Amino acid sequence: MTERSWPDLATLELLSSVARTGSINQAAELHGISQPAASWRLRRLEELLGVTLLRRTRSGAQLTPDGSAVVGWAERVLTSARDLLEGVEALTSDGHAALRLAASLTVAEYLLPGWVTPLTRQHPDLALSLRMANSTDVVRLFERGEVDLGFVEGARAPAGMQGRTVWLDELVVVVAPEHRLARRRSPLGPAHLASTPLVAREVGSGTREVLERALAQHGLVPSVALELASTTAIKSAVAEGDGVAVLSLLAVARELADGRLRLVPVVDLDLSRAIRAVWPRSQPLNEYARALLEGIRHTG
Amino acid sequence: MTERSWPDLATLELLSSVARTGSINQAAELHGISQPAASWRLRRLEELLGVTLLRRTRSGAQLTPDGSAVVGWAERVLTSARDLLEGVEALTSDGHAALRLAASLTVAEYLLPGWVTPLTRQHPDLALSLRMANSTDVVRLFERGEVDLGFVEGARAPAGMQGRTVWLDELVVVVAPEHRLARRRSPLGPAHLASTPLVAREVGSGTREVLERALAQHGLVPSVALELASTTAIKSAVAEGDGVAVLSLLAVARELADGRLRLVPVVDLDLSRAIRAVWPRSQPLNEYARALLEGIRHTG
DNA sequence: GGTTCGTTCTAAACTCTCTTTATGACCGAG
DNA sequence: CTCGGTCATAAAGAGAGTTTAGAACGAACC
Repeated sequence: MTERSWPDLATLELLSSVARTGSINQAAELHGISQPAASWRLRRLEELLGVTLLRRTRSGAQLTPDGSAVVGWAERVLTSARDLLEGVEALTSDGHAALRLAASLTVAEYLLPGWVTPLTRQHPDLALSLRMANSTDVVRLFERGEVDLGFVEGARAPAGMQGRTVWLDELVVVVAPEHRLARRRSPLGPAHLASTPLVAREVGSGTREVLERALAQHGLVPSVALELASTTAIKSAVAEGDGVAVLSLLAVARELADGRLRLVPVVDLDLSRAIRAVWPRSQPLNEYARALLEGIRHTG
Repeated sequence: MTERSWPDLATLELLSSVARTGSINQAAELHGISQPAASWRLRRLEELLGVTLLRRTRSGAQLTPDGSAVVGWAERVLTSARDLLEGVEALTSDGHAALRLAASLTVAEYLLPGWVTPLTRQHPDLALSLRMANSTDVVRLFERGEVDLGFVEGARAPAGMQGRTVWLDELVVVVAPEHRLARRRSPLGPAHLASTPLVAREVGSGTREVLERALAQHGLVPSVALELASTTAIKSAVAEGDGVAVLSLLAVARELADGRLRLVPVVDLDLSRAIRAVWPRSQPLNEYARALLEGIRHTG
């Protein structure tokens, strides 16, 4: 179905070499192929992308503006491809140690890095594989035995799985520094928050759900002025203008630290949600999954 | 020189499809190739990686544990490859708008995302390309005209370039919550900090340099107990044990927010360094680079 | 229990991508 | 001017990757 034709990783690496050496010839030599072959591949790549990448002169080849942009992207592709090979390497080395994780986007982005680094320091040869997946996807991955340990947000563990709460994600109210609420001294009550027009994620998203549930306990519903699709979109919208948002503390920690956003204190409202590690009831955790959980317990 | 042979992106995508559909046959159909072709490609991939990816039965194909790990990595590769194609797409669409940035690792990781999102919201079709590079690399990239705007840490702009300070990165002293310094009430003085054994980056790194210069103003030198190669290594070392580290506030904002690290106040010491946007004196900034700078000024 | 559908593998023929080898043309430095 | 460097072109060849065709096996269903 996907009718795209992918560029060739070897050619991307070749292009990167041309950028470094300034010569198709030398780049070809680096890769152990003949100069015409290199030239031909680069031309094919240009054809595929529909962009002129190189300005070929009689004294070398230089990147066009478009070309240097492509090199920037290409290097990222190569980096992740190297990660793949490196991971497989770890997989095939005697220990055969692998830990396959699945986590929601926010967990993967904000929490998992901190949990995982200690583990990789203890086991440098451990092959860590992470897949982004929402709660329902995680269940399916477990059914197929494709994952060792998963992380989901939500009230309780999915059916057939056991879990352990590893984190309490706290939602906070944030505004731009210029916003009038930023100067407010006394904390916001539930009624006041409910009457404030918010910038929020769509209905069905995790954070939106927590907010609605918390307000519902006081018989209130949030008033949403603007719905955006991603957390970063909300953050930049609020930072620019005069909006008010309710977001995970983790997602805005950096912005709070550097002053792009201000925190507005709230009282009498439980804006927290559990983040739990889950695994199938039927099979025990492997050594590394246990170690990871132990590490999280320690820090949390 | 690099004697590696890269996996084929189409095959990686095929593998991902097999994981989803549970059938080589269906995956082949999705990609518009015959079943034997798909089977052959997957076998080649297994051969290349030296890993058995699939358990083939008469009623479908399932990932092996190794296979699912590989799928996790493969999906990342495909994502970055899609970013490349998407970027080129934006490049070739009529506007031809591109902005090529180069930044140091820390700027790229901690600051740039926040600066860039407003810009991409204003110009959704802008092709943004980012290359990681240290200060000297940035100069070389400019010489070759491969970059529109760069970001470097350091006292002053490199020769031949003009720059503008866009950020003051502040270094802070952090410890684990259990550390005795975490309970300390009164702020630390320069002499006390200099006599405290630190976990630090190697000599020559940006943060180390700032620390040494700040202490030197008081005729002091830091005492380093342990040198580590990366900021994340330092963070996890300090979070686990009883070390003391001096790190960028941005790098530890998340850990401070979630309580894995505690901040130790310091007085009488200038632990800040400038981060500046730089561009060649010879050529003017393009429209988007100007817009980006303007946006930074606004928030900063 | 057989029949049918779906799955896989194997084998042989073929296509065509990509490579090398062998050129030629051009530029700049010594 | 010549030498060493660059790139492009052309022709021929290798081999990767494809398709078509056929066979074997398992599961589900009547």
